[in-house]
Amino acid sequence: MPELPEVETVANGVHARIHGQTIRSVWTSNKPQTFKSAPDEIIEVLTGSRIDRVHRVGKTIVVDLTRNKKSAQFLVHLGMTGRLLVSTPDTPVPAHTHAILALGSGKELRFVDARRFGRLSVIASATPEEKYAGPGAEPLTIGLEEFITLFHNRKTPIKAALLNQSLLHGVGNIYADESLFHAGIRPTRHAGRLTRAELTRLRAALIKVLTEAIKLGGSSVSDYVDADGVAGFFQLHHHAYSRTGQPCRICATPIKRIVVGGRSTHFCPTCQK
DNA sequence: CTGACATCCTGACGGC
DNA sequence: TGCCGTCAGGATGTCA
Repeated sequence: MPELPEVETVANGVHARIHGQTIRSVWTSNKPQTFKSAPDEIIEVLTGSRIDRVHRVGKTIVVDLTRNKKSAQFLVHLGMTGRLLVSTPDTPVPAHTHAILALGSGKELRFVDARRFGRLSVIASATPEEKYAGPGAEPLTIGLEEFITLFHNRKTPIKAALLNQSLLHGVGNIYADESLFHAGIRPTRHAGRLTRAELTRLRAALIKVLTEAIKLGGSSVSDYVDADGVAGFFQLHHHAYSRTGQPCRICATPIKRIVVGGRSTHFCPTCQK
């Protein structure tokens, strides 16, 4: 399941392969829920545009475009199972392909998404004010004071607050569990009751975990792969996520699984207070 | 406004 | 072997 490190890995990989190219033509599937903008508008905005840069904002892949000398953006959210692949036209089109962009180089950019939680949209006129900024703050660059303020007076469990994209965007279930483990904080603690020292540890742990995961190409849980279809390796470094019943890597206490905010949540009952 | 919870969707997996 | 039920989860919508 793609979160910030996986989305960043995909965006960087796709950027390296297709930036500078022009989109010759676009095909879309007939599954309406995949398209947050109307398919006709997506086709209109993309066709003939030049791809300047592919990057990440939160969990969204942002493709910066130049169209008739004006800026536009193509937004790709991978959901759970979405993939953005650079392929040659003779590569068989996988099942559940929802968009194909034919590029000037002869290659294709394909969006494939079995479970259809992913979303595609465009910003037709991306003036500096209208450029996609995401719903929340960037976990990798947020300052300590702003981070602490985010959780002030929140009654929700800290795990649920970390998953709330309008506070911090980019953190999902894996990195919420991992950062809480490294900060030694129970996922069920009320966000607003965490001490300044705990929030300081949490921010540091979050940045450390995300940075390390980006270095290793993300976590391959379920079926995540990068732009080349290659898996990441960070799952080998997980301390809590998906380790139910296995011994804590620090104290050997079995990792416990509970449900918080409707999401499976993993923690060490000894290390996390 | 805030928080809790159901919903979407399909593939993987376990049990019988 | 094969069928069926259950589970996973990000964002969104609904409801209290």
